[in-house]
Amino acid sequence: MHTRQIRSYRRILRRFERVTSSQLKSCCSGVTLAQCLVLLEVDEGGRLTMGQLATHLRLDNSTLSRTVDGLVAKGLLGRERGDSDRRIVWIDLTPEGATVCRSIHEENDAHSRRVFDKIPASRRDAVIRDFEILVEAYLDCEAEANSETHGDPAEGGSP
Amino acid sequence: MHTRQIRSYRRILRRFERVTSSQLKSCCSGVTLAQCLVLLEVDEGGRLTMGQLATHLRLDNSTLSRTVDGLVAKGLLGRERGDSDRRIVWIDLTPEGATVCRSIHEENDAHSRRVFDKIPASRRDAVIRDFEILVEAYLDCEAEANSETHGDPAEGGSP
DNA sequence: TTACAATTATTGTAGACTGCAAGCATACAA
DNA sequence: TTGTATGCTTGCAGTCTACAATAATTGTAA
Repeated sequence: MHTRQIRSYRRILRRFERVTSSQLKSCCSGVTLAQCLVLLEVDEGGRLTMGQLATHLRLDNSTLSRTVDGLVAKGLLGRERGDSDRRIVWIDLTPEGATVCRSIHEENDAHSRRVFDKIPASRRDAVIRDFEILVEAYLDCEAEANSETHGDPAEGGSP
Repeated sequence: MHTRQIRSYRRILRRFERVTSSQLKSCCSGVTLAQCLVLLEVDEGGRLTMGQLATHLRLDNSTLSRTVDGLVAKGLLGRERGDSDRRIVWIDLTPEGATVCRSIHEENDAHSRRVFDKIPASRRDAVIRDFEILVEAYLDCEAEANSETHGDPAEGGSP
């Protein structure tokens, strides 16, 4: 691949990061962006341990612990000590948390919809598919790097 | 567009943000990420005023001012008071700054190259092209929103 | 069973990044 | 000349982050 093409891609990437981060921050239904991402992850993954959640979000356990503090204080997440293994803490959405999640989804769906309105209908599927290919490539690349460094099985296994 | 498709896109987007931010932070040649982005913007845009730079990077003037402080302290950027208008401050790369930029580009080019190695050669052009279409859609969308709010001419004009 | 190591999560600490509001110097207009 | 607008910097406060140290629990081996 030509360096010129790589550079062009990276320039586009920087613009993308800027524009999407502006957007994300404005669609969080009253919680902060970090909190919003935690909520969505729990919404997507269901009941999770702190460790799993931290792995998914690529956050240090300590960072996540404090973010979860905030969400528990707001009544949006529940913390529950593990039953068989009492070191573990299970996290799940409260009904209020689920409501906030719905609202976050609505805001962001609406915004993304407006974005895709700017793309000719005939190309939308391809744009999404190619975007997914790009993300998978990043993940493949990273998995490879990890396995070279320390024969790593990626996810932390069952709790 | 179906909500299911929008949701799927947004899920991919969240993964993308996580994986690219991990990567970006690790390829900054000894400066912080925020500093790195300022350097690259100056490298791309040439001699710029603080205001222009802040607009390009979507940062508050005060935030940028402090980030530039750090880069000037490291000898990577030069600050120069405007000649005709002494309120203005021009920013440009020092030779050391240019060297650091080259190094940042090398690190990131190499990483992006490894990513695209994971994509079949025949699809790479399409992936980049569709990614650009997506970014343009975000920018169009935002320009429209701005013009509705306050008949805005986008960029701050010539200094 | 007890002593020691590993795992899971939380707290202490410190630094980076951010924006709003206030301030300062300069330019422009009446 | 006086008042207003502009461009940038400083004061401040809040968020996000990770590393190191700690606490509680579990598993392991003597």
